[in-house]
Amino acid sequence: MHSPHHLDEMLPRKARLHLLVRDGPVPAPSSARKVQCSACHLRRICLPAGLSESELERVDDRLVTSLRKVAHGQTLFRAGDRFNALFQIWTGFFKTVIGSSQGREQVTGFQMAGDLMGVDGIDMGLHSVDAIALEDSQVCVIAYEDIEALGRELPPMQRHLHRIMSREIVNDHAAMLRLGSMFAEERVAAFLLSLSDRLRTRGFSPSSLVLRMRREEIGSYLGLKLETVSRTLSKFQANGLLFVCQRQIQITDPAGLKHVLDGVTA
Amino acid sequence: MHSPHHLDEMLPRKARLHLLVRDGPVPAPSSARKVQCSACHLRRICLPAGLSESELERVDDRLVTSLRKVAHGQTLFRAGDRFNALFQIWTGFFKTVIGSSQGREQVTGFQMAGDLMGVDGIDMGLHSVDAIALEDSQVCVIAYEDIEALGRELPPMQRHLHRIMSREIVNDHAAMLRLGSMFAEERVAAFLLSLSDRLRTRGFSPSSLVLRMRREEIGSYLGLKLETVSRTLSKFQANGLLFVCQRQIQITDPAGLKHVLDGVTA
DNA sequence: CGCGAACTTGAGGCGTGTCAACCCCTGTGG
DNA sequence: CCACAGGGGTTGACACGCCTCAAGTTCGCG
Repeated sequence: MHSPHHLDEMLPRKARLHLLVRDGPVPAPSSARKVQCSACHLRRICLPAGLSESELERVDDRLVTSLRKVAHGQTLFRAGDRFNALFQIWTGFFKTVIGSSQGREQVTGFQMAGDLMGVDGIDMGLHSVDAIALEDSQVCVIAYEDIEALGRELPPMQRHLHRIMSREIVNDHAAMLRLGSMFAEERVAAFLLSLSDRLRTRGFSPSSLVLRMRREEIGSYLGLKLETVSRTLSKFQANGLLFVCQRQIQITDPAGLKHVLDGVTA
Repeated sequence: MHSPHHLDEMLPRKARLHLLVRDGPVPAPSSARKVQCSACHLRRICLPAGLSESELERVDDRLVTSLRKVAHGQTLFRAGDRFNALFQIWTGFFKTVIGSSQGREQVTGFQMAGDLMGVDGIDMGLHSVDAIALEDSQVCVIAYEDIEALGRELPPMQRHLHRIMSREIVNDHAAMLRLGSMFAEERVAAFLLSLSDRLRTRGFSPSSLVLRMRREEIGSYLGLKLETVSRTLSKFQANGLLFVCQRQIQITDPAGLKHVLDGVTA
């Protein structure tokens, strides 16, 4: 039924921990005391295209004031915390969670390098979700006032922030479609394809994914129980769509995964 | 079990069609050829607080270029349409729908007077949802370039737009919590309370609501089938929480409705 | 080496979907 | 003025997808 090629790639696991590590040397913003967005490997994601030299200088001067490390399992901010800065992920991986006070939890999203976190706090001046690091991470701290001011001075920056927030809204609508109108298999397929897409955008392999989150967190995000997520992944493997080895997933038949979604997307 | 007071208010139905109509005369922006945001009854919702006289003039001069009527059942824009303007509802009621191409539909939100629509299109330059009028409506058309320019000139306007988009993100997260972590009764209760809240914010009665959407549309928004929505409303009525009369709902026990949510919210 | 967390897999139960009948209200045309 | 058609809503019986509960496995870590 399924073709076992690439199966060798799945073992041994420890040897593949570097799968998602960048392949070139990384300019270290912390080394120079002042953060240099213009030299950052993520500038194509974090900054709008087509900024002039002088504009880039202004960004370097005023945008990122500091770098903050967040250890695996620690929170960057909690629901209810006072809002005054946005956070752009430099390295690492986060989840955002709502309603964690005591009852049920709902994961509202997973964020990776280049993603912006914290815009949920702009409206009320208070954060509305917990942001929790799923691995040791580093984030660029951007004072909200600074990005406001920069947006007024540089129209491309203004447009860029609008686009980021717009994209988050569109993503949330896609999440609502998953949660409201799809079967378990469709939700998991959509989740994997979305993750694969985001990895490709960042220059990583779209077929080799290392999940940074547990089954329970995937389930919360998709409105399923962890057992259902596990069963669904097993079924996909049985159908030859992918190989599962703990948190590493090798997509062998992306077209087949998309086919699971037929009838929903269009 | 339930107390039948206010039952008389439910009949006859035709006599109550004016329930949600404003109680004062409405300044008509279309009468003066130029739209006057500064005189609009919705200015406390559409505009940031604390604008000076001269700033208000600038808003009047440059923000709203035209008014557009959308008949009941017609679309304001469709997914895939080119984006170039935002729409602020002046009168009426809309739903936004994703994935309507042919398969399943997911309602992503309901919008009423004062709500801004169309920000989903900023990112890709294309709208990602259909916006459909649930009753005869009128919307203020705001060219995106104009609101960008105004944001650069007037920091409160810039902040205002950011807050609106942030609020939409927070709302979407609440929707994800409903869809991913709640039982049918909890979803319906949360929906009614949210609607009640938005009506109060606009100065309407929070206990007398006239639903502008069908059961099927409520169900889509909540990830339920119309029969489940209907059954749940009937059960709430049997439990004395509210009275249902077609699309009119009288909330008689808001605390009881909130109690349905206990264990989820906190 | 042994413990615990994360994951997998199976069996059975429950909440919601499915299907269908019926009612109400509205609009239309004879 | 009434007959009729059609859309929206309600309610019931049954089916099914996912949840619940539980046992067993693998992996990581002290």
